[in-house]
Amino acid sequence: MEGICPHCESPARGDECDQGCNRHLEPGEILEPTCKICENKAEYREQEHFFFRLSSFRDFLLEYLETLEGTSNARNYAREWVNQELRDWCITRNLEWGVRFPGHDELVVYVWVDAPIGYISFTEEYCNNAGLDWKDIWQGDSSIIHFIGQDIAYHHCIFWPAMLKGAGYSLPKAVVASGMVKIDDKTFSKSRGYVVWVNDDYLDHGFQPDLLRYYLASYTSHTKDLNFSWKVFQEKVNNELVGSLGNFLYRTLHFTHKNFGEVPEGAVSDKVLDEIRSTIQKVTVAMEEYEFKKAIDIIMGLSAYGNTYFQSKEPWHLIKNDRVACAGVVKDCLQVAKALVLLFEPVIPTKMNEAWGHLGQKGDVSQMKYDEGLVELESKRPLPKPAILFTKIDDKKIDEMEVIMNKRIAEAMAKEEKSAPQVPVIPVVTFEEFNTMDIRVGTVVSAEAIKGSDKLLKLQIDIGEDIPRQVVAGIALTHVADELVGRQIILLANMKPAKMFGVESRGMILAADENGAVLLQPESKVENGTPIR
RNA sequence: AGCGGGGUGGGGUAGUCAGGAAAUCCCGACGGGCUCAUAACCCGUAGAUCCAUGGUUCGAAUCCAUGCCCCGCUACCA
Repeated sequence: MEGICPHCESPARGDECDQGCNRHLEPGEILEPTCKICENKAEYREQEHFFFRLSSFRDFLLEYLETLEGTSNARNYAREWVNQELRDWCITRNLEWGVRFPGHDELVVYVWVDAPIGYISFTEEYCNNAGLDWKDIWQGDSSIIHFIGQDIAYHHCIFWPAMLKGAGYSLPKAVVASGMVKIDDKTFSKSRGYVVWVNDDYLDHGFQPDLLRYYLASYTSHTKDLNFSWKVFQEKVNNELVGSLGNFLYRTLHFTHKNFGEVPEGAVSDKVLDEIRSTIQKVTVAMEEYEFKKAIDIIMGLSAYGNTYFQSKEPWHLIKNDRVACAGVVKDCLQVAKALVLLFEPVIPTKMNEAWGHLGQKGDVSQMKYDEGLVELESKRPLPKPAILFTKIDDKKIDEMEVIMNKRIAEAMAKEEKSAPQVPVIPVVTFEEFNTMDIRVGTVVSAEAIKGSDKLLKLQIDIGEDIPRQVVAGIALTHVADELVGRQIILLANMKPAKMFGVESRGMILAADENGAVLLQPESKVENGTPIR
């Protein structure tokens, strides 16, 4: 639907004045609404709909939001919504597709009614397979935590808790709302090609899932936008996962396997255990605050600690003349490695499960608690030959991925141009840009036809300079040379000089272009050279 | 326009709620070291008007006010 903005009279569409004042328009506010497709006028029709009595949940919501955990952006936003006005919520739509509204085949349920109920459905599905009871989660004492984009905060902080409350279900404990995902700093958009498909663009190209998990979890705090670019992806993987974490795990395990073949004897030093303990504490706090980026930074700090420890203790020297001291260093490093594997398991589970095996450990890491990182590795436990966990992504691979993306963007652009109505886009100019044009009033001193040309006249124009300007103008079809002499005109004086029919022209006369030229002139006579603004 | 979130070295990013000496970390640049490890790792150097202006304070990236810019939402797009 298109129409006119009631605030600034610019063309507006739908519910937003997108070309003018940018204001949001309520239904009915837009003037002269017409259908964009058939161009008929929009009209009001009467229909039966169903509403959820949201207004009666006001007190409940205000109280509930005070206790809701998660990010403050979601909570603050929802609180203001409820504070301002809580209207009853229309929960039916006249659409072909959707979940039919009971007893009314012509209506479907609004998607934000049935979509979150899907959370319950898939919990039930999961529980059925896992031998659990979904009611323990949705009707019992549980911790329900929603991870959402900030664009749907009000659905999850207002509508959904009200529905659950009304139905007597358990309420979400926390809502963690993150910024938007961007691709190459552009708004994520399937139609514009700014999209990375997990199957087609990632898994099918041989990228391992843990790498993307790491990128998403470690990029930034929840409240900021998360940008994805292949270049940054490569940098993060190569520097952080390969260079720091992977390298520490591998150099430690490889060195141990080569020189000892098993977990060496001796106790882990207190200093190292303290470092691990303090890391676990800090990570636990960060995780409880849902601050994944912070948690990962702390874990990576332990990895850096491990690398520095290995470097400064120089076990490759010790092995030659002090095997016992070397064993101590190795044991310390192995313990750090164990802690790293446990701490990183939630973020990069596949790789950490592999590493768990490299440490000679049995069982499922995901079932272990963080504190297992303080349990010293059992001496004499044989260690298998370790394998490299993460490999570098080379430039060529990244170039390939960028080509794929750029191609998709170009195709989307071409498609857009084809389908979009051909409205010429007139760029906006700044005052400074306008000021670059030297437009002045001048008087025609002389005018004559140019030999061999039907359209051109050669004019001499006085714009207050010592010598009149020579200008060639394409106005011969509408103007007789002699009648122009003495008339005032408007001249763009700093037009780039050009030659037409061998005659130099140093300016352009301004005219309205209506089936020929209609010359502009001042309202009243002014001095030659007067600038136009 | 209203409401919410954000603006920190060349790029990215932490710190802001609970003000405190020289502002974190990663990349990039420069110099050095090491050789167990995937040209990796370690040490060091340079680089920041912490969006702007004003205020509070012994002290402000941090608190307050105003302004500018970016993002999200505004109940019938999901």
